[in-house]
Amino acid sequence: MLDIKLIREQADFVRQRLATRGAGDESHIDEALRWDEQRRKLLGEVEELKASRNRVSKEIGVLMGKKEAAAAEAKKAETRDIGDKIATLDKQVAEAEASRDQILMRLPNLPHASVALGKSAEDNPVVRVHGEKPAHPFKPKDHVQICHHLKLIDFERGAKLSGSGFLLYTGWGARLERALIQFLLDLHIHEHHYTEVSPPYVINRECMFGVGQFPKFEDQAYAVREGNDASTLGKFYLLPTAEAPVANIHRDEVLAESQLPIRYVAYSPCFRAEAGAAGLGTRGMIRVHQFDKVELIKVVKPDQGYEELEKMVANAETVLQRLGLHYRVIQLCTGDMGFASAKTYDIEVWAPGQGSYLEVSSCSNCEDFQCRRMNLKMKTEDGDRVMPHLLNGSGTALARLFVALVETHQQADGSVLIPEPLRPYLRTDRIVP
RNA sequence: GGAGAGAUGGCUGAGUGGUCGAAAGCGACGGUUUGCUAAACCGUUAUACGAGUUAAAUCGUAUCGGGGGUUCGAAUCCCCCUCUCUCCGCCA
Repeated sequence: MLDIKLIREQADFVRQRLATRGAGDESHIDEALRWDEQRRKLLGEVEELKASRNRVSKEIGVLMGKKEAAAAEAKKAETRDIGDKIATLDKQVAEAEASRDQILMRLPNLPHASVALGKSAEDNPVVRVHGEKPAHPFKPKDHVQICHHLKLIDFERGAKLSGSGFLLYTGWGARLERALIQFLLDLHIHEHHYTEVSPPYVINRECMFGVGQFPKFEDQAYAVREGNDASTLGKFYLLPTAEAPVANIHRDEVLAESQLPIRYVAYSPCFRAEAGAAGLGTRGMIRVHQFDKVELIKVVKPDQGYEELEKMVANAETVLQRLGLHYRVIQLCTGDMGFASAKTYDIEVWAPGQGSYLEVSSCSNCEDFQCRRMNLKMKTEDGDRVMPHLLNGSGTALARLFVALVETHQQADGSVLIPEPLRPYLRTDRIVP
């Protein structure tokens, strides 16, 4: 959520920054300001009334103490109808505030000044490229073929157990997935100094609001119901990313400056309804309803947000480097960034069988946008309360990493060579039919 | 699922209708004392919103788990919800 004070004081600046996203959000600023002004006007009125009521009530208390009942009754009559006026105004204040906040909740974050201007993914600048596309001395198969051949994933039975877009990992496939999770966690824990957390996978609405998933993207979530109790629908959701619970760990808290930076790493499956993407449009495991991910979250002092973002991207890149994969880092332009983000880097790994790059990580600094939504603050050494920066990044998503891995390291004989760092976890250097 | 207990400031804990935003203790911070440390003593010690100011000061309102109600007035009375704890049942 944007700071209403910033909007009040620098409306033009906010409008201009929002406009760079190209979604027309800046058009809602005036309405938000109108409700805000309305709220403050009514608030002034009602507070004045409350002050007078408090004054008289105190006088009544004094009179009662002096046993002057008649005088007290007279005072009571005097204030009796103030209560009704207060109730009416209170309601109007609440309505104005709700109207204002409803708009604010749907406004995306302001892009950071360093973000490239652009309309769509085509305008995203490539920041750097690591390695080169592997030159297979044969026509590389795509991961669906490889998975069939090596019996890594049973797509048909996965769909039978759940539905289209759900996977059944089998044999070496299941083991490879688990090995990757373990490898990623160990890397970030031991080499990058993140603290591991394992969050609930069923989370409440507040988490979804806090990170900005709700109210705008409510249709993308899997809602959970308790048994047959329809009234529980809307309380709990399957997490779309571990960012939702983990970023909310310190919701409604005031952190001491000395506690920062906080770095969390969490493995979790991620559930995405992908409503509107009928049939998901993609073959295999590139776009699915459930996938595994290792997520990185940081809470840092505001002046360290961008420095920490660069480090986070580097942490995610290390994953791909260790696994011997070719990738590129792109920066999302203003028109392509996510709702809560002020600056985002995507990491795209090369998948030879697809002949394209796949997004396996998205690292963002959301600045104080989410902190304001979830009321997360920090107390500086001087005793001031300020909003920290909240960062999230994939470190990395698993399904697509799996794709890139088997497609990159496939051999002419149909086997898949396992990169060195994974071998201890997998207890083999090669997956053969 | 059944029965019961509880939720007050950074912490412990008093407060059952009226100067209570809230005693006391602890902690923290500032000061006095001291060669230093400790102790002792004095003082300060919540947040949000709004008004105000260049910035402060200052003023107002709200906040005692959350929401609603009764009342001139609610931490205190009533209702609903959430969470925590104890016991029983069930269960990975």
